[in-house]
Amino acid sequence: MTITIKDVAKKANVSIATVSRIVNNKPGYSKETEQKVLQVIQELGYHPNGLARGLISKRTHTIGVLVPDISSMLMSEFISGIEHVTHDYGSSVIVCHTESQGQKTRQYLQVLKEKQIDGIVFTSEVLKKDYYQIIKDMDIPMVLLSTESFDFPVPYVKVSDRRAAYSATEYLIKKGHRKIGMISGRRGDIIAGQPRIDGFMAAMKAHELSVKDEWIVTEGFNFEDGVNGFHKLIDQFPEMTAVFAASDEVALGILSAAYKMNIHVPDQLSVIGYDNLRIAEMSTPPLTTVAQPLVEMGKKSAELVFEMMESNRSVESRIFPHEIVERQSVKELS
Amino acid sequence: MTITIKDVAKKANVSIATVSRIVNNKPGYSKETEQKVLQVIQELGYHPNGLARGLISKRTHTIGVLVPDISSMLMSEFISGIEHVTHDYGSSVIVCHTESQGQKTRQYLQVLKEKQIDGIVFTSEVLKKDYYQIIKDMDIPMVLLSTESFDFPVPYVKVSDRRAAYSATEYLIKKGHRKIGMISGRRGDIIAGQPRIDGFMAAMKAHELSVKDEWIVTEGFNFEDGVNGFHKLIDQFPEMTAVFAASDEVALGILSAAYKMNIHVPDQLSVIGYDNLRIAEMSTPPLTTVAQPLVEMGKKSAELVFEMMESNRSVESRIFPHEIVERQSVKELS
DNA sequence: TTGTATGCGTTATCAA
DNA sequence: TTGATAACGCATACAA
Repeated sequence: MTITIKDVAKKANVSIATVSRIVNNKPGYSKETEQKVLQVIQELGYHPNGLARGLISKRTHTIGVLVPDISSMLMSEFISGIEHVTHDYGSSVIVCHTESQGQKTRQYLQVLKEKQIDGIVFTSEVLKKDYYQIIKDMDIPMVLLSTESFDFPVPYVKVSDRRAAYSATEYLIKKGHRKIGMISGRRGDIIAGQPRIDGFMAAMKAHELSVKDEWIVTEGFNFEDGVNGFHKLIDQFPEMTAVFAASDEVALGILSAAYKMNIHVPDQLSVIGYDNLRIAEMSTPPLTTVAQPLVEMGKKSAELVFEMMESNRSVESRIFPHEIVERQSVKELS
Repeated sequence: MTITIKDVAKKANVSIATVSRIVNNKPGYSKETEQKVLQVIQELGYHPNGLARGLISKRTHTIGVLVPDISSMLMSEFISGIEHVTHDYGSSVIVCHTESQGQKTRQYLQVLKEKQIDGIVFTSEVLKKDYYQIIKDMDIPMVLLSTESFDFPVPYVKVSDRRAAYSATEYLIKKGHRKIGMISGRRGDIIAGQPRIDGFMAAMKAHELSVKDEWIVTEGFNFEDGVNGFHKLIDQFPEMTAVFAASDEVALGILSAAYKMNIHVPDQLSVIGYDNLRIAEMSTPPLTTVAQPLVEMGKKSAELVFEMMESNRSVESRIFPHEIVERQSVKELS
């Protein structure tokens, strides 16, 4: 027997309207009745039913987060930021792991729609037309995190992958490296693949270094990709002195493979990562990497959602600054 | 303008009752009307409102998961399993990070109650009396994951921490080690602290090895605890040849600290971890560890919740088997 | 300051 | 096979 507003009203000898006002701090009651009602609420342990509330108010105090099932470590930092501010706003988040599958994404989108969520943050993946359409039809604020759309007017929060990659590469160059390899995401990936390759190429070119095709190997972003990629790379580009890994996981894969091949990092090979995940400081040697302010970005994405909700207007995108975090996987060449 | 069941009914020239029946596959309509209604639903892009549904059906198809903010890597594996089966059951999960604070936990519990969730999995923390009371009052199924209650009759899913620790220690002993240190959680922690210490002690004793107080250092479960703990341990127990770390993160901390001190693992020091997180295979050297089937445990915990929901009865607790995963951080002593 | 009554979008109970 | 209509638990416009 769940206890409702009626029970409170009856026991306090007032109408449900009055109880409602008190619960919601709407004006229209005396100090005495407030006392009494609050008292009864306490006694009965009454808690309003969010469903009934949401049905009327059109607000469920819930936002949805869509994440592809890549790099749970990356995602958990984003989500941590999102949850933090969402909680501060008195809302909850429902996280949906799409496994990068269109079918599952659409399915989740429908679920979120039925749950009448108030807003959505869409993470790390290309916003396809039908995704966009579905969300647009839901008529709720949406923001992109660690991705952007060139086709639709949706605000986003990210770093500049191109410039971050440029910085990482330039860092290596300034440390005296000339023969630099890269293990990157696929060129077809216009979010985290091609832009980082572009940044790498641009930095090399800016310093009048030419890069051959064999210097770049395109795999995915996880650990295994790092070890596989390194095997390929070292094979076709044995004289390299440094590698730029497109993710920290990949960098760890390189570290691991190099260790097994008795290649000492950083003495014989320097490696720089990308992301600055928690594991970057846990590796041996600790990983030098270009940091994205992951938690901050997560926070901002949620803040923008709430800002849009409250203002009913769109909002500016944000490009966060990146920075090089120096640890011990890169050595200066003399 | 959100479109409702009424719109469908009107356009299809039937009553909302009929539409409802068709949407829910309840008997009571002809093939023709079904065709027509389905057609209209398609055209209008109608999706039922979950709030209204839940209000009447008492089912929101949402379950809550409470996790303390320790070891996001551990949690993300648990959650991954939970989400998987929850999705299979056509439900969603709301994850609440309690930061191990009673206040926040209670607060989240109220939120979940207002959202009328169908069930709850409570993770990795002691189920305090008031938590239990709140959840009990919600009258929904609950299961404990990676924790258990000695005070309340709540089904749980976990491994035997004591026996797993016993196995890890015994593994070290069988590899020829006699002087074995341990970095553990606090003794006050009756879930993951004391039991693992007990297992360690028991294994030593069973092999007629006595352990001195200085052989055990009690810290937390994360990376920093590992490095700090190792410094203490090596200081007060320099002749040790192996360490049992109460978590993989701690083990990585040890690896890291040892590397900096030029202590070679496993040649000069063997280390075994606990959990078998993804990072266990990413470290250098790859970490030998006692594995908990984390994802499976997460799955099972959710399955039990749904089983309880459907059967309206309680359910048996499950102790999952653990196993030693041999990698390269332990060396056999000759 | 307070209460009555209506509606939010469904499902379920009846009667037709 | 169908359709009215009463709930579900609450917020709110309007009356008092």
